[in-house]
Amino acid sequence: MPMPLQPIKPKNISDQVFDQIRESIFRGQLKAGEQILPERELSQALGVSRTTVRNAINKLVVLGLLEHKQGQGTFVRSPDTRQGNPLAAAMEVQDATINDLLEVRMGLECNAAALAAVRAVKEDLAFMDASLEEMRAEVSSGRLGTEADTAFHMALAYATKNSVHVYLMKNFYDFLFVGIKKNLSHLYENPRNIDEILRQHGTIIAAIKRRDPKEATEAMRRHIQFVQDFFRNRL
Amino acid sequence: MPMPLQPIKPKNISDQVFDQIRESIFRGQLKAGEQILPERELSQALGVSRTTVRNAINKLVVLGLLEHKQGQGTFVRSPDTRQGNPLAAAMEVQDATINDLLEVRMGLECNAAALAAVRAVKEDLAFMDASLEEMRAEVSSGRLGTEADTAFHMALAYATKNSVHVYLMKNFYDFLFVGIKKNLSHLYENPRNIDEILRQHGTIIAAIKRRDPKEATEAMRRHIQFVQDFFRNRL
DNA sequence: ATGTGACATTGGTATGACCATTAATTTAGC
DNA sequence: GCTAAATTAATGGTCATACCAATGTCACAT
Repeated sequence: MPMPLQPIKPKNISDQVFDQIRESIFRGQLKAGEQILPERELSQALGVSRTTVRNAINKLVVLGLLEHKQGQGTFVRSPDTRQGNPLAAAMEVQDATINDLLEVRMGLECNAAALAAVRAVKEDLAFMDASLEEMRAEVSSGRLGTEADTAFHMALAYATKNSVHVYLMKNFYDFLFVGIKKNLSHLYENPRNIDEILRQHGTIIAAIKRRDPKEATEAMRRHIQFVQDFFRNRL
Repeated sequence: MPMPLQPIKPKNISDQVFDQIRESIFRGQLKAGEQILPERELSQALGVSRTTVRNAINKLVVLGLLEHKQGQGTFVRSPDTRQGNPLAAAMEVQDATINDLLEVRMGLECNAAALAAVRAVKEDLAFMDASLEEMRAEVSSGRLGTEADTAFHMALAYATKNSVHVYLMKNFYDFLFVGIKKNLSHLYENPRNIDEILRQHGTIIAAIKRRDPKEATEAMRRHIQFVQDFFRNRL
């Protein structure tokens, strides 16, 4: 009789550290340009050797998420200086347009909003609220709110509690958002657009807090539709 | 007079090792599938520490040129497996369930169905019809219809005319049907399930032919819901 | 023949030390 | 006082060694 053996997930320690740091970046806890903890402190804080931490960091450096500066520290690369994402490369070949990306996001994120409305715990909601607040702050201080923007959408992804969805969003983060960024600046040129987007994010969060999947989906649909319309009128 | 100083970039030792190995690969001295020297031997041969060699190798692994296999060695990845599935890699380790996959498909494919209803040309419709017919044939000949099944969903993807969606689905199905084919066989065990699925595929195609995005979406939703319910009742 | 288990090989992790580079701080020189 | 050189502290880069973990091999017992 086949004893129902439990799996155990092996996974390298390095990769676990890798995931954790990457997640901090995606969640916006580590902002672009910011310096991360020194390797020695990180290793102590995580309870692993410096060797392991270095492996994880090196991986992130190769992927273009971090940047090493000997004698200074390790820093989070700002998205616009990122290059050489293997996925992004694959995209170029296929002449993907912004609208293509938005269409896919329409499917992925509307669905995600519904899932989040059912499963989000208060921690997830806190992350979403924080991203919203941060975006307001960034905007009122004159900067663009693109990073807080992505932080919001990533927070939503985590709230789905669906590892496949999170995985997808993590890996497509770069060209789902960054690819848009340069064009996004046009969207942010008009203060009215920013206000509208902030309002839309708020509406989505509200629906999720009310545990209303249908309205959450619809709010997300309107949000993405708004962005789509903007680009459509521009071209 | 500003002497045109020559750069001389001492460069990291790791990077020097990195360059050397990479060059060997490009020159063909290290052929695809071949095993490279063990780290310990390499470090001795190059006169550097194993740490440094590991850094270089890790970089090449991240870039997809090499592949680590603990207990065996490090191997040169063949070019055709190189740009391979970003999804499948980290998926194995993750605790992704079938339901996670289906939830994401719910978002992606319902959306795709709507797009296809608007954009599918008669060629796309022909492909879908063909997959349906092929699946019928396979089933009635006793074999499983998994390949024709994927063919249907991929035909739908192509019909969206969205290169991003196609790219996602390609990788998605690569992974999907490697990992859970055996579970799928349970679904196909019962002839009634097969008939139902054939019927559902037909309904989706019909809605697309009628250029009815709303009904196409709904038909797809019911289809995936059906599969979800099946697995839910099974566990 | 078969399969069980010790063994050798190889990548993964842990320590601890020291080197190299950079920025901040202090000190020497004028 | 001010500038420039020297010192120092912080941080990433490298080294050496030991041991852990996974994998395949092969002799040995059954």
